[in-house]
Amino acid sequence: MKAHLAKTMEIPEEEKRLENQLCFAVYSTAHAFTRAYKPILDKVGLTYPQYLVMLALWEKSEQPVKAIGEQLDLDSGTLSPLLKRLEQNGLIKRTRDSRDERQVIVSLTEEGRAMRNELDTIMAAIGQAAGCTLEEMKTIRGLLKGLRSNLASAV
Amino acid sequence: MKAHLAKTMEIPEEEKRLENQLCFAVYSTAHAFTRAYKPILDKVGLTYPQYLVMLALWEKSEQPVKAIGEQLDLDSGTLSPLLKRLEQNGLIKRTRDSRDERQVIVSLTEEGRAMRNELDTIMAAIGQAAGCTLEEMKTIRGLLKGLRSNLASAV
DNA sequence: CGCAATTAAATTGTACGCAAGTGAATTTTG
DNA sequence: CAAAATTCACTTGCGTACAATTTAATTGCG
Repeated sequence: MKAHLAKTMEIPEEEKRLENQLCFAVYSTAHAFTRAYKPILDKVGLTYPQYLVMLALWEKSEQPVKAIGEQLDLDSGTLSPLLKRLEQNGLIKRTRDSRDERQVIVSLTEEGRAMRNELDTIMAAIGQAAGCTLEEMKTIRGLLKGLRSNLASAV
Repeated sequence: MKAHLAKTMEIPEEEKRLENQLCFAVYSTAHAFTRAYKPILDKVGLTYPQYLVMLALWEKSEQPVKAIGEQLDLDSGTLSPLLKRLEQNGLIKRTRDSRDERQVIVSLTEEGRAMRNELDTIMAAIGQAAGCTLEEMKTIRGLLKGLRSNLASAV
């Protein structure tokens, strides 16, 4: 009922402005995060998406490409070249699963595992940059998770 | 004082998980938005970043590249090729400013102006997909704006 | 069992993002 | 006023994103 009303209701001009779009708030904040991470991650030689892959691997050090893709919501078209770069940099290795030769198992090298020692420093730095309380973080995270799941199920 | 404490405090393992990162919530929601927009924007032949540029131009139909960049927080390295594509598609035109030949003024063509008629449909569709109330939208938008400004000033 | 459908990863092509560098125009400064 | 510094847009090169296709392996079904 409410949805139907909303659908046929006039959208106020003010809501149509770029700055007032929720999508743009998310889009531009994502870029702001990437830029804030850049100087921090440069020191360890990672890009931001590569850092996300490392986070996944630090949780579980051996995973097929598909599992990583599901956690990051990225397909092999994005991950294949990214993982190739991580491998060239000596942080991971890739081996075909002998049980199922279609799958490639990604695993941490010693160097990749060791890099986790930098995690506290990275998180502290980005926490400073974000400059909001743990409570605020949790609030935003929760709201975004709901939003993301709505958007995903709509497609 | 509180900041100092936070800096030296142990970070709980749970907070180090990919799924619990605020940055990842923002990152993955941004992708979810792009995917939700895709089928809608395909119908009018725009990509999502191109749509953002059109939003800026529907507010003010003649702007230098730099002004667009400031609103979207994008540099000319990103905008130049994007604007070239919008021009090829007949939605905008580009002319050197005669007062300052360094500047390129971007302006809407009739076709570009006319496309604004689709805006209500687009916004209604994405509103449905986001599936949250206007109140929720405003809340998230506000929180993200604060976060974005923190991140930007930290760099 | 045997072939069709499915699955996993990689590849190709297009479009961002962004750093770094180029070249032309304008401002600032000595 | 002229040289130096700055500004603006463009270009180049690298790294994502993602659709669509390809190849190889596995599963399912008749």
